[in-house]
Amino acid sequence: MSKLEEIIETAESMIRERGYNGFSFREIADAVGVKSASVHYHFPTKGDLGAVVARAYTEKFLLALGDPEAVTHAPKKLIERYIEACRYAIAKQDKMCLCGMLGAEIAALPDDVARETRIFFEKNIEWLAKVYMRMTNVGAAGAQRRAYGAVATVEGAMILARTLKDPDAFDKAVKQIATS
Amino acid sequence: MSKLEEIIETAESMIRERGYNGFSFREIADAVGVKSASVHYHFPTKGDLGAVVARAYTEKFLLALGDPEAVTHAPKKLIERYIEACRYAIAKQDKMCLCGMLGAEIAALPDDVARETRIFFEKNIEWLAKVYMRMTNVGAAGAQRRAYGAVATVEGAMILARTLKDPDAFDKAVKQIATS
DNA sequence: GTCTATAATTTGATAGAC
DNA sequence: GTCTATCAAATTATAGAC
Repeated sequence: MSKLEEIIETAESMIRERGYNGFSFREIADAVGVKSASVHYHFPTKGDLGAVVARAYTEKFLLALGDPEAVTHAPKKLIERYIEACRYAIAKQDKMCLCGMLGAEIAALPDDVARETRIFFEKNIEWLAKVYMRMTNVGAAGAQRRAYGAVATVEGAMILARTLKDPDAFDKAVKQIATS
Repeated sequence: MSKLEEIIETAESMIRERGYNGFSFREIADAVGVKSASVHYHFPTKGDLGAVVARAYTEKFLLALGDPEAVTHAPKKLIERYIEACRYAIAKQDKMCLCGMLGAEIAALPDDVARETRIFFEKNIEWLAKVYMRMTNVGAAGAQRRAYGAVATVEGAMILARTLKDPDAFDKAVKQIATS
């Protein structure tokens, strides 16, 4: 893996652990085994790094979700897949969703990082709404409300699980969206 | 209002806006009209300030919720009251729940601040579980799951609304817990 | 692409006068 | 209880050598 890739991966990990204002270029550099000036070579400003990390995370996340309208997968299975992606982040990594963390800090972020964070949630809601459209008879507005509810519950459930130091809290919190 | 009270109030506002790592003693001092050394007189360390702010917020929040078992209030009304408290924070103040913000940053917090944050959620869940016990026939475990779900959804809904710059996103996200 | 060196600013925190 | 003055450390960022 190139130093560039290592920097992006390390930055993602640190933001998910302690937030955008909770890491520094020096920490990234130390973890990767370079000097902070080398990190600045790849990313002139902290905002540049944050924006690239957020965009890469969004792409990776959506790719893992797959096509919300794939006829080969039952909608209920897709919702479970969505939840499972976040359960893994909490139970195995004990880390927040990158954009859940950035979303909480949204008012403290450079514009380009905030923009990428917003795109993540827009695409998540779009994906979930398409799935809910296939499994409910509540219409487009109802499917969208469910999508908003699912994203919110999952992000909040991650906060709960980490704060209470209890991965089971995540499962309890998402139980409703998993079974409805 | 005393300078001490102003410091606590300003700190709460700044944490809810930009997070624990998003404010400094100097900013607090400037906003209140004193010097940073005076803030340190009241709160030797940043953690001391954060812990007091979190504890005061929890007390204030629970006081506003009232008795979850008061026979004079229908359980459904109490859930609405819970949601309304957070809707106000988002729609009128455009700020996160203090402990939702701190919960996201939990791994970056001093121990005493993290402890107060945890207590907030424990008490929220306890309050909600008592209310759900009155309105459902799902038993204690079911009521607790609903409590976890409600807290998570509300906190996540605040992140969504701020990130999307759309207060209506909050209402869409909490629709399910408001009507179930 | 990575390094050394450094600038300019901010941060959390303390000492001591009033 | 608030002030001035100050500290040591950390932060984002840049210049220029290799």
